[in-house]
Amino acid sequence: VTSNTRDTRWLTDEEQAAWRGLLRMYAQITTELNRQLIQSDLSLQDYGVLVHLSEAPDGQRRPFELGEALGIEKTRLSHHLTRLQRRGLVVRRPCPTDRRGWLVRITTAGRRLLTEAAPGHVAAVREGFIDRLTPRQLQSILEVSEAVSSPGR
Amino acid sequence: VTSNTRDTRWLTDEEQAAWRGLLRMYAQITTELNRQLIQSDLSLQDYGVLVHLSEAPDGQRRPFELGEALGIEKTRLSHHLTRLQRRGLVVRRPCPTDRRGWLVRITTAGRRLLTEAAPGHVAAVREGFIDRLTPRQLQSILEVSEAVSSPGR
DNA sequence: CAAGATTGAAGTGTCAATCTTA
DNA sequence: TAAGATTGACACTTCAATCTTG
Repeated sequence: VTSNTRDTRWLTDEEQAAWRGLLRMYAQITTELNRQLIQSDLSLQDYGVLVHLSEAPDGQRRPFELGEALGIEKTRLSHHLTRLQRRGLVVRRPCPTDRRGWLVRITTAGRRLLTEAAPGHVAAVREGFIDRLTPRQLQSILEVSEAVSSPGR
Repeated sequence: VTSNTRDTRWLTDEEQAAWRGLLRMYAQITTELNRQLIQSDLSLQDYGVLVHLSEAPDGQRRPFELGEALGIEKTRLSHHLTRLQRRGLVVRRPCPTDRRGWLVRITTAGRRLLTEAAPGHVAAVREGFIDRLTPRQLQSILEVSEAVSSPGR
């Protein structure tokens, strides 16, 4: 289907170290952040959804917009929204301009919970990630994320 | 517990863009890689465990070593090893030098599957990640992962 | 008591199938 | 037909509790 073993361009030591480092870092930091957020009864995914909604006009967005912003797929988001709605943190209503779709809105309770959680979460992101990096490294992360997750996807 | 809203050091636009970019990138690329690997009946986590075992002396490692290398916690790894063992890709045996623990070894079947999957997986990692980055950006990723996931954890 | 590791229950994510409208 | 979105079954992850040895 693709290439066979002989003509595979294997990763160099540097490439391998960077790639494995990324996987390891992500696993560790998300574990930490989830543990911290659970104090506010939120997961990192919950937080992401609520933040994006809270920044939208009227606190509303289409699911597919949310999915693109978060980099997750529609099925996962749909289940997630169902859970958030069951908890009263978001509501769904039919989209007036596209009858295939919906609008998701953050509720007052959702905003309240987000506001309560934000200081602790931001502090944890700073301590575990941001404040460990130089401005140059931060800039690199942004560049990398754009190079990797923007174009043909 | 931590800080209140007033004295929180919120993220700057650059910091926020970098952090959100990382989360989004990770979600997208792992989705892709999992889809590719499933052709070989492996997940990205399966692949990680098998690779680390395959590189170890005698193809063996202690679970806690694996967990540290992958950045995941013992509970998750334990369940994971149980599934891999059920599929015949690894085996567990009591550790002779520490009677609290185990040694996990990759089986012949595990090595065979890994060998089959590797070319396609490496090609996907190249196409989706490595080959989109400059050497300088790769270097930054490694630095960042070390700054974030090494010290006090 | 801490470290290495496992287990079961409950929560979360993925795949395939399905539905409706553009 | 493709796009937006949902659902159910199954697979994976997390938490809390537990067990055994250092």
